[in-house]
Amino acid sequence: MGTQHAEDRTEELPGILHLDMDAFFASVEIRDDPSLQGKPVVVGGAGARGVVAAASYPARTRGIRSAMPMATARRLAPDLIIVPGRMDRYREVSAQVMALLGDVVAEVEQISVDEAFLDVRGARRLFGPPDTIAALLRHRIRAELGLPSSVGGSVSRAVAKIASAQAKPDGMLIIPAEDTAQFLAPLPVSVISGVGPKAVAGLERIGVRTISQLREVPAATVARVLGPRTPEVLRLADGSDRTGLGHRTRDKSLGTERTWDEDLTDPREVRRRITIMADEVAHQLRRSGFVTRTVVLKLRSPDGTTLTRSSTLSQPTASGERLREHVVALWEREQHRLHRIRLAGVRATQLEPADGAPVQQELTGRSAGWQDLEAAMDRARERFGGATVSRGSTLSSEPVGPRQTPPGPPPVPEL
DNA sequence: TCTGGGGTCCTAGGACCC
DNA sequence: TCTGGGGTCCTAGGACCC
Repeated sequence: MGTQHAEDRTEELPGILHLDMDAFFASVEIRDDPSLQGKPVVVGGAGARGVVAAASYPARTRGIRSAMPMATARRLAPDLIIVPGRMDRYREVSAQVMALLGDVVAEVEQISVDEAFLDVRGARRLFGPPDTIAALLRHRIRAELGLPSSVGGSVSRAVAKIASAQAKPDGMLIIPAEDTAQFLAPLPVSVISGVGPKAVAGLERIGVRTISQLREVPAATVARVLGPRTPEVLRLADGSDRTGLGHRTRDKSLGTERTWDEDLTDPREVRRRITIMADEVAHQLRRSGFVTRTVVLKLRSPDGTTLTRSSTLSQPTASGERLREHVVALWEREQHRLHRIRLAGVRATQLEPADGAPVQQELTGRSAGWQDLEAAMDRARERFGGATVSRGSTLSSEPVGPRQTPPGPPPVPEL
């Protein structure tokens, strides 16, 4: 039947697209300040321990890459323009990009702030074949948002992602089903998402550098390096992968961390900083409508040794006071292990929607006090920005403890 | 001037329950 | 007195992604 054959061909359309914004953070800064156009611009931390978060293409031609230490980038380009990141701004523009994609294609899966997968197989009658749709999306993003993007297309999401990387900058590359294996053959295994530095080194040890070489090695040998991911990676390598869009899972954790130009050596100062971070995380929780069950403290010493300690609460919470108590307790338990702190972080995991969570008794007894205080802090933060508001005790470098707890029952009864 | 900050997922051991 | 296996939760660490 003719119809049947047409449908078979439709299924082999390279209709999984991966759209990736080019040098996203840097491109947004350049669009917002056209005087930066054509210059080596990076977004990232300017401090001694800063790294590059995004590099404009003029910066890239000088050898500058993301994740590179800023000191190295400066050496490569003495005229480098360093712009501090504005995550709120990027999230705002990201939402505009995703809204535009959703306007054209029903099936969109956002996977990070600057990229998304699209399944355009069902949009053929309306908009034409995948390459036409890819061109339309890129054109609209350029015309309406003033930003460059690249698109890869394939019968599989993994290959589409590889294709978009090959298409950069400001290009597109659609791989027909029958060309997939040939397209992948010469590429280094590092193009595969999930194959990072450790896996690359392990594969090198068994004589594998390219995807075609990966195909020649017995699966059992590959498995000794890649473990349980092996079947998935081998399907990708031989071009037989057909994985399409996944479903968007809800947020699982949220947190903040900071590296200081100079190590912290005073335990009271560390305590003060993690107290501030606990409040920031609590604010993020409240703003995004989550409560947390487990709070994680992360500490890194100058030699890179990283330690994480977690504490699970008896009740989910979005209270800075709760988070702070747990995080400070973890710090006091572990502080003897680390005498110099390069990085500290606070993360909330095991998130639950605030509505569905068991309700904490908030308006009785002493707990009403900090609830009111934190609500007021939230309002002030919304008005004046995050940096201006913090607890009184966090503003000085005086020790915060012991906490001013009146005699009698504990501040918040555990229910 | 050598390495950030936001995350996800996986593994593995021990506790605990049935 | 000796004994198992499965399931789940908690904790810690690590690889990886953008």
